[in-house]
Amino acid sequence: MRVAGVYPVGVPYCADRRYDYILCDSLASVRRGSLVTVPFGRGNRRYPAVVASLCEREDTEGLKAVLSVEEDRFSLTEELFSLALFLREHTLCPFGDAVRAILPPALLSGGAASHIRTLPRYRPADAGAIPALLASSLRSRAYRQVLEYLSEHPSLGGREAASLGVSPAQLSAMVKHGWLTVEREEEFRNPYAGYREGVKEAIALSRAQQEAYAALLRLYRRHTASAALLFGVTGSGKTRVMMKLMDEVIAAKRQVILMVPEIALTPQTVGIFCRRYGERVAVIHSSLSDGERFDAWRRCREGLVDLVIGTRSAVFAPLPDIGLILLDEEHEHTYKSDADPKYHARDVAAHRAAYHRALVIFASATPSLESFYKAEKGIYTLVPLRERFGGKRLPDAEIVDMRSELRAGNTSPISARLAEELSCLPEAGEQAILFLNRRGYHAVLHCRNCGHIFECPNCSVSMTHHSEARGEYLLCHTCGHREPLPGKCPECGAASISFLGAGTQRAEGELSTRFPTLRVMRMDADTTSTKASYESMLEAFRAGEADVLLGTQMVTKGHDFPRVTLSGVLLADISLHLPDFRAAERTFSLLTQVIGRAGRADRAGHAVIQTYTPENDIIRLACLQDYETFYRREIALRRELLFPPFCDIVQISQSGMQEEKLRAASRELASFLEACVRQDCPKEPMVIYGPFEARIYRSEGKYRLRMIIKCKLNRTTRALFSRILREFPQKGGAVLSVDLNPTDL
DNA sequence: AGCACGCCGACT
DNA sequence: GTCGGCGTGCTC
Repeated sequence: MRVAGVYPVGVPYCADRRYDYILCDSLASVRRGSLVTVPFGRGNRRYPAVVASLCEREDTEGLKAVLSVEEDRFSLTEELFSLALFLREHTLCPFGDAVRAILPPALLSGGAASHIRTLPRYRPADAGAIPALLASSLRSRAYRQVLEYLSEHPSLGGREAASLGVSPAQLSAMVKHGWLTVEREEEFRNPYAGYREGVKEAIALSRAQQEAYAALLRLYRRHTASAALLFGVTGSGKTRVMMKLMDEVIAAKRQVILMVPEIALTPQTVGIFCRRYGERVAVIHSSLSDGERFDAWRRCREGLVDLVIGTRSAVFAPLPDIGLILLDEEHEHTYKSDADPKYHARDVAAHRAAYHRALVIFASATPSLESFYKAEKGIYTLVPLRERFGGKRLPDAEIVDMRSELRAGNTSPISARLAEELSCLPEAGEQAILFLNRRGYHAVLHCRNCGHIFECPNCSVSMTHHSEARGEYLLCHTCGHREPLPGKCPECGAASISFLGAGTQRAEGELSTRFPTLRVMRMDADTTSTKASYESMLEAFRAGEADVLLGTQMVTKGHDFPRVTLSGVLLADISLHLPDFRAAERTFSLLTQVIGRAGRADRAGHAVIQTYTPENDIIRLACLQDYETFYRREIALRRELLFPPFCDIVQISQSGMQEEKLRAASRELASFLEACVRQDCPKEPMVIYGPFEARIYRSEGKYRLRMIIKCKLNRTTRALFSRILREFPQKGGAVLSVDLNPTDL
């Protein structure tokens, strides 16, 4: 008897192992990676499953049988099968969840056949008979047209018929007459098919760009797995360099994956690539329908695609021979999945590139510390691109001290300096972008007199204000350190402690009262509920329908607005003091981007950065656009306080409806973890914090507690956390989850 | 995750 | 006496 060992899709981690099933002779073409359906569990519910092994066996007592197999063209390739194993190992998810990330959802719901769209195609039943039919006195104009078309073409599709003005009913009538035969052919749904492939213009590079290109091309031509960090300042023309390299790879009949943080933010970029590479582009992102996503996947799998452009899930595109993977804006946190499996596209890209002996390029003006560190160590090849293209100057950035604004009696979020700049915009016919980090309502405490921020003594992370029945206190969300709410500032002694932050709505109100003639457009999560509203707002702003674009992170990304000469940050401190060890890195990158937004065309740009801590180095260095100095300071701090890249961070969180039960379960978890560490890896360096309240302790009626572990992830430590997940009893309504290297704490 | 088995409270 | 609550444990 043939027996298949399979992983069912949809089982929890504790039940995630291979299950053996009998494989009937009628199910012939089964191999490792095949997608099958099996009865599973007491109720024999039908589960999709992936075949992991095949063998011959006599004793099949008690085994159930595989119900059905998908066609081989829908199976996981060898590479994608091993990628699923990699994901399971590195994110501690069930194999089935890894498969869910890799395959399009359509393949796992209801079978491939039910998601394939077909169109009819008509052929003459007897091509030789067409002249005779036409000669006979056919009354219908439609019939004549179809026959005339078919005397010049071998077949007629549904689309062509429609453009001839022939209805499906008329065509089926012709089939009934025995003049035509019909068969159905598969069709690909592609919302990006409308782009016409233009003339491929040669890409002219500046000298600096040419040097970067040559360095990358050398790496590519080695034909070994290699990784490069393309470190290019804002406006240095990274895209042109990448495009020229893509041309090279595609000409060699290999494929390219280009990842961007968010497709909605880059419609122009998508347009540029679709026009350049035409039919052989697939665009993959989360707002595709299941059908469109499935069809993009099939086109990749069938070798009809040279370039995949998309968000993080595009990293799984089933291309046969990848030559190049690009992660644009590699520092962006959207590359880390927030749903299970919590993979990082950066890791998956590196793994796939290694398999294909391809080049992976991480590109950014403000690389993640992890990546720049790897570049420093020589693990990535550093390819700098320091010149702005066309010799454009970076905007001047000016820091405004909001403390002196307060002392001068200005309590509004707009400083006198910024007000002055804003007031001369309209007559010059220029525009401004104002950025305000919406996460400002996080309750960070500061001293309004001297700007002192209350930080944790252990973590150099700002502490968060908590208020509950037992009273008010400050809590560190990284190590759990707790202290009472201060009455006065420990630095200057003033009793002027207050919360930091104001939202976009308040700023909008302020602007319209102070500048009644200024047209302000507010763009944040509340005003851009749909993708269309987002794009139409940007379009309207570009067309000059507003003078000021005020908003959250989304105003800082990507776009070229030729008339924007002023960019402003209303409060740089907010993101700086988020209770997260990456706060400085985020702020630096955010400020750099905002400053880079102004004056990209032929006009000089100007940036105004408002802050309560003007002496802060992060803000100062961002204004100077000096990443490398920022990096050296920050990396020293990380080394000293032991944060990534000098260790890995593991977050174990528990959530549940009943607070007391959850707290009891968390105590049990802590001692279980301790016991496992003693037993399995007593010699691994490891620091365990918590359990303590998560940043959002209570949401949707659920409480959340967590532990943070600093250690080095390797086979041993991953096995430890895998054991915790499998063996810790999840009773009493406490649900456990483990996140390896979370992007925010 | 689903599903069944099992062991205690309010009903005919 | 039994219907049904959801705690516990298994899934080839």
